[in-house]
Amino acid sequence: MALTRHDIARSGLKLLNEVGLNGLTLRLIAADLGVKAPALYWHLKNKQELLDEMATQMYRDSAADRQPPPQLGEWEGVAHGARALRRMMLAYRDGGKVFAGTYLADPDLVGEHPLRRSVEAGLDEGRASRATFTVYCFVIGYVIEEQAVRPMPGEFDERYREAAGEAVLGDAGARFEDGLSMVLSGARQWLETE
Amino acid sequence: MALTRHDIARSGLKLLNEVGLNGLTLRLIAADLGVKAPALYWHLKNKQELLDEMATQMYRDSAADRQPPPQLGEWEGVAHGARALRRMMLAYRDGGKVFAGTYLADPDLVGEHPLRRSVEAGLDEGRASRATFTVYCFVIGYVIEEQAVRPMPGEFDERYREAAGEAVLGDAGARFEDGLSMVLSGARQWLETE
DNA sequence: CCCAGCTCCTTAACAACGTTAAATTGACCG
DNA sequence: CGGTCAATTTAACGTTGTTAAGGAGCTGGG
Repeated sequence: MALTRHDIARSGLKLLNEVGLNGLTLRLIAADLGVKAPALYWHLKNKQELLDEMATQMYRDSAADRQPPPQLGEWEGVAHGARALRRMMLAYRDGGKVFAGTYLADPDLVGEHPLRRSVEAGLDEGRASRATFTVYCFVIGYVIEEQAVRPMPGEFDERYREAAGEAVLGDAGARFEDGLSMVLSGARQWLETE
Repeated sequence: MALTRHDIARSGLKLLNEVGLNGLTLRLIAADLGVKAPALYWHLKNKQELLDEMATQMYRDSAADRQPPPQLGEWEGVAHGARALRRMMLAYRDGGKVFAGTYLADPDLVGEHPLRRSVEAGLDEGRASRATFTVYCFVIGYVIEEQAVRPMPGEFDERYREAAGEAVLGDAGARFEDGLSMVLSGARQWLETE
């Protein structure tokens, strides 16, 4: 059965957690897929395209988690999306670095817009996207800094996570919530004032 | 005259603008300094230490630019520091990526305790640092995204041209100011409300 | 039935990379 | 003059991303 760039990206993401971004090599991925390294070049132009595909796959996989419960208000939806974005990156070692600044290979994914209802109701679209982009930048920056301190995702033994990891994780999570509420209220007010 | 890690970092920053982060090799830096690559290992433990040194040097060089005019209010000082931080990273190709991983070396980055006066007047220090950290995260995230589209002023990643619209290609400076004012007002209000 | 062509992968190889070990220079000091 | 020590070179190792060339295996046409 033939390989797909989908498979390659998924293998890359799996191995990312085991060896980190620096240890992630094409030969390692190829071996994981039972294939030799040059075979990957039939499906990908180069390693950067692999990383882009991985980022896209990350984002695609988190689509369900990012989807806000429909009863939520729009800004609660933005908050929901921001938390989901952080979870997505934290799920992979160096997930922030992999995701930040990569070209999303799937155009459908770029079109998501949490303030769509307001835009349809007359809110200026450029201003709306600038507000959500600001939230997005904060999340990216926060997670990159967070993972610079704690590179490994929270995939330890469950007992260990509940006990010792709770202090660190809980603290980072609380600090994220603080920052998020600052950015959200700032963005909302900026949108409301002409 | 013997080399210093100072010299090495400065050469690395100079070459960064010419070849980018991917093209920055120890042999290239060594050649620029009139020396062979292993000589660098007398001064640095490995390449990561070089990158840390480069980030530190960047930050050191921008200290004067970051210093706020003394007549400025504290929050205007925070804004001043945020703009200086962005300028600092934009001054180098891939400057955001180089600088982003290195936060922990310098805990107080968005200006030197820009809220110090308020803290001395009784403001909770933890809350103050969380507010400035939020601003810092936004700047980091924004510049990384900005440089992903525009590695150097005047250059574009062509893939973004058709995929993303005006939102990405518009005036990056104006959009930064919009985001910054959102984050600043949000952080300020978050600090003022108990 | 067989050959042509396409897809997908292998084998072999390349230059370049980060890094280490060992030998070498050059300067200062007794 | 000889020795010590900092600073650098020479040589090399294993690994990396990447390319070129070729081969297996299917598919459809004559």
